Amino acid sequence: MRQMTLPQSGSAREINKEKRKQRILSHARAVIAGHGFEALKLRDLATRANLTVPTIYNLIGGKEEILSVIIEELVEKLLEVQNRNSLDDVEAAFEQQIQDLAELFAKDEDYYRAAFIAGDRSGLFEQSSGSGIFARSVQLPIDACSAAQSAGLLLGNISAEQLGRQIYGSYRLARQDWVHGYFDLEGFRVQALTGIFLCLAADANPEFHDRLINRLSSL
Amino acid sequence: MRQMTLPQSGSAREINKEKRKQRILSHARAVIAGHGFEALKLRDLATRANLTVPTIYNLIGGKEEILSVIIEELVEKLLEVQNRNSLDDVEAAFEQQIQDLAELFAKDEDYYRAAFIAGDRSGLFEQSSGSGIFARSVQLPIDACSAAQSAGLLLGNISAEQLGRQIYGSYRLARQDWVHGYFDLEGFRVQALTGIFLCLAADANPEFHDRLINRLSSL
DNA sequence: TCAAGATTTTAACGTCGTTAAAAAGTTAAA
DNA sequence: TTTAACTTTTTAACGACGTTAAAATCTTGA
Repeated sequence: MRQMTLPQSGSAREINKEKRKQRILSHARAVIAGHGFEALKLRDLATRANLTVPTIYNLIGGKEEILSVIIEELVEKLLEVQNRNSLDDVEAAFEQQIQDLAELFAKDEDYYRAAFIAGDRSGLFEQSSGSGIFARSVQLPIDACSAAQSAGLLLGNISAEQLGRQIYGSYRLARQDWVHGYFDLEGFRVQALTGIFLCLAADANPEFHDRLINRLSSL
Repeated sequence: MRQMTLPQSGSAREINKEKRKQRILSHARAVIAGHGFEALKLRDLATRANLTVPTIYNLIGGKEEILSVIIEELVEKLLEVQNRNSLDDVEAAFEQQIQDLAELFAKDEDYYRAAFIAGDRSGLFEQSSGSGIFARSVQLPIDACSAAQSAGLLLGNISAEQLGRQIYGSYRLARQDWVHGYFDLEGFRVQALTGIFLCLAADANPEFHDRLINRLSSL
């Protein structure tokens, strides 16, 4: 009996494999971004990436697996932006978070639109999803609202939970409308901030309320 | 040469035709509601409705046409509820509209979920859609906000347009989350009203603001 | 009754995702 | 270098899908 030859992680074979994987995924992202997930045909993909369909199955998998890979990349990048957030300046935190996301999306707009469409399809963002991305994401604005209450910016007549959930909803809606092509990334920014500022204004102290109104009319 | 025999509108043939049409659509609605649009197979549908696939094409059309019919029915019913709205009591108008919609959806929850999914798929609710349903729908809360400004309920520091759009957004998001099964119709009502009351509170006069806060904490 | 028209069905086409199995390529010990 | 074991790619097919031409059947009205 001969020794088993396990694939070396740095071998030329593995590197080439990864290259072809990325070539497949790159084309997949472009097609989904441009024409939707149902426009992604494995035979097309194989042709574009200069290989055959079963090779795609070998390297990545079927349509659902291709989707999974794209989604995983998305979640990774989203969590990275999320964790970058700090509560040093409560007032600016909300705006900064939207700004960060808009900048992230701007890096490769087609890719992110595609990934969100894919994520929606697979139920990634469902509120009871196993990934827990919803729960983790909604907690951010809730915590920020709590901090704003402690800082006296918000009066506390509306619970941080209620306010935070609604703020996260504003972001979700703006994102969805951008993903569906209703407006561009600047529209996303304006729409998300409009919703956030409106929510905050509902329970803001007078001075903060004034600042929010000013920001709102300048959007 | 014989006379052309145009189909009589009240003939037995036409009545039977309509019956089969409805049988097909009924099964289609049930399948889409239960398992999504992509789970709708024409061969299944033909079997369930006791006829063959080309007959479906003859009576209604392909998948896209079946979708169109379901969507048309939806738009019809939505516009009906919308037009029922009056601005007699500005304060109650927002809540009444949500209540009306929730009651409409409750009549046949599966059907309406299915129809909204179908509508989303076909871009019916796109903001630049030819049906103009978006433009017509968003105008309702904008007008209501204008009326509330005239009545002195809203201070006018935020434009009726900005406020109205955001209020419509709250409804859209709540509806979407209900359609996707994140919560039931009561959840839809609570979520939509939360968003609406929060938006209004951002520009409400002190007494109105108090009432809104009370309603919010009771949701 | 019967011809013209309406309707349904038979039977196929092309495309899709997927996969078994053969072919080709790669690796490392002998 | 040769060769056997293993990996990877490709050939070739399967079944399911939406769709449609054309044949078969049914309905209508003179």
